Parts: sequence; C-alpha cells; structure tokens
Amino acid sequence: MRIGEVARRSGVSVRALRYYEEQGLLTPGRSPGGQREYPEDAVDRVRFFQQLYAAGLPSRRIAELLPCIDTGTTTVEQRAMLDAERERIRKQIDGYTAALARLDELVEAAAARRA
Amino acid sequence: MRIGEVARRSGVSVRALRYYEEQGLLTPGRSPGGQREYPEDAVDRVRFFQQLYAAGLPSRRIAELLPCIDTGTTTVEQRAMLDAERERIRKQIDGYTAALARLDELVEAAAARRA
DNA sequence: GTAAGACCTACCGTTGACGTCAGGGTCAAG
DNA sequence: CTTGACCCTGACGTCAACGGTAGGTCTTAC
Repeated sequence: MRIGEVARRSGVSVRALRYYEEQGLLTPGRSPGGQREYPEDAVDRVRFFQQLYAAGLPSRRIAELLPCIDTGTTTVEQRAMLDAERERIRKQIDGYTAALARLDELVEAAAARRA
Repeated sequence: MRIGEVARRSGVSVRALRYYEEQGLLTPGRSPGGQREYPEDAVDRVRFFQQLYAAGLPSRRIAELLPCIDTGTTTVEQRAMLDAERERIRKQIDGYTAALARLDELVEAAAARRA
C-alpha cells in the first residue's frame, strides 16, 4: 500500500505519515523507485498512534512503547513508563472533569439568574 | 499585591502573569512607579485560568468568558461557546479514557505473558 | 512515449503558552 | 544614599506536530 492510501484509510495526512516515520514510529519498505510501501496493518497502527497522541503522549513515548506492542512483553522501565502515563492520563481526566464542572457552574448560574 | 506574590501564591510564573495580561485576562492597576498592583482575588482567578488552560481552552476563549464570570450572565453566543467547549471536553475525556484502556490492555497482555 | 497523478526530499512556516535574556527603573531598609 | 530584592519593557527562543512549498521523480493508463 502506498502512502496516499494509508493516509486516506487512517484519516491522517500524508505529511503526518512521513513525520511518524521521521520519529521512528513507522518504517515502511521502499519500491524500486524509492516510494514507501506499507503493510496492511499500518492503518491500524496509525489509528493507534492517533489515539495515543490524543491522550497527550509525545512521539518519544509512543516510540518507546513500540517494542512492547510488537512483542507483547514489557521491560521494567516500560512498565514504569506505562504506569506513569496511565497516572498522568488519569490526572488529566480529573483536570478536564473539574474544568467541565466549573463551566457547568457558570452555565447554571447564568440560567438561574435568568429564571 | 505585586506580581511576585501573585505568582508564588497561584503557582504560575511571573512571565505567565504578564502573558495573561497581554491576552486581556488580567488588568491589574499600577503603582506610581509603574509596577503592577493586583487585587486579592487575582490568585483565585489565575487558578481558574490554569484549570481552563489544562482543559485545553485557549486564551481567546477564556477572555470571551470573562464578562460572564464577572456578571454571572451569558449571552446567546457565550452559551453556544460554553456548550461547544463542554462537548469538546467530554469528547477529550472519552479519547483519554480510550487511550487509557489501550495502555491497560498492553500492561495486562504483558502481565499475562509473564504469568 | 507522454501526460496526469501520486510520490520524493529538503526546508521554512505556524501556533500557543510561555522561557530567557538584556538593559534599566522601583521600593524598602538601614 | 546605597544596596539588594523586586519589577519594568521589549524582543528573541522553544517545543511538538505537523502544514505548505519548491523542484524534481515514479507509476500507470492511454
């Protein structure tokens, strides 16, 4: 599969795919002419990356996870990092939830004022 | 209160406070010598800003909320914006939750492999 | 064999929330 | 009236995840 199709099917830009490669997240093969050739599961991988990016993981962290995604095993450092990230995400969710509550307060206060 | 104390008590940098002012979020008075003079409630306001920043609201949006924070009322546009932001935050939380689940899967899969 | 797409590398530009530095003024104490 | 801590205004630097552009190459259908 060439880069354009991966982009369409995974919903990211061609530029983003080349960026992921630059960050070591994808290592597609090359055609005789030098064009990138992706395996079928590249689309799923990219979707997974997007999910992690959306949770605030930087490329470096995702790269560190790659071996444990591929092998299904983790080293001590990887487990520590995973736990740290999970904790960070939990705290982020708490922060978001708190902010949401504050916005809700604002809306309700204004609604009460109108009533 | 001068800027340094506000910074210490709210936990943000002096630079950040000046930046907030630049964005129209704070408008402290000035001493005869030109130094910023903040009211007592500035600390709480700053903490609130931090909470909204943490939830992904940009300065512009926070600035748009200021009048409705101060007056306790909202215009039609503000209510629409508030709803949009709340929706965005909810989706963000969903995204984070999904990513968290994926990381949990990784950890459990690796744990099972070790067992 | 040619023309339209799709692709390549290399590089600069963007955005947001600050960090950091330079060069100088202010304030309270002694 | 000087010292030291604190503050001021620019203005440039940073970092991440790409966006966009220029100038050229590959692939494929006709």
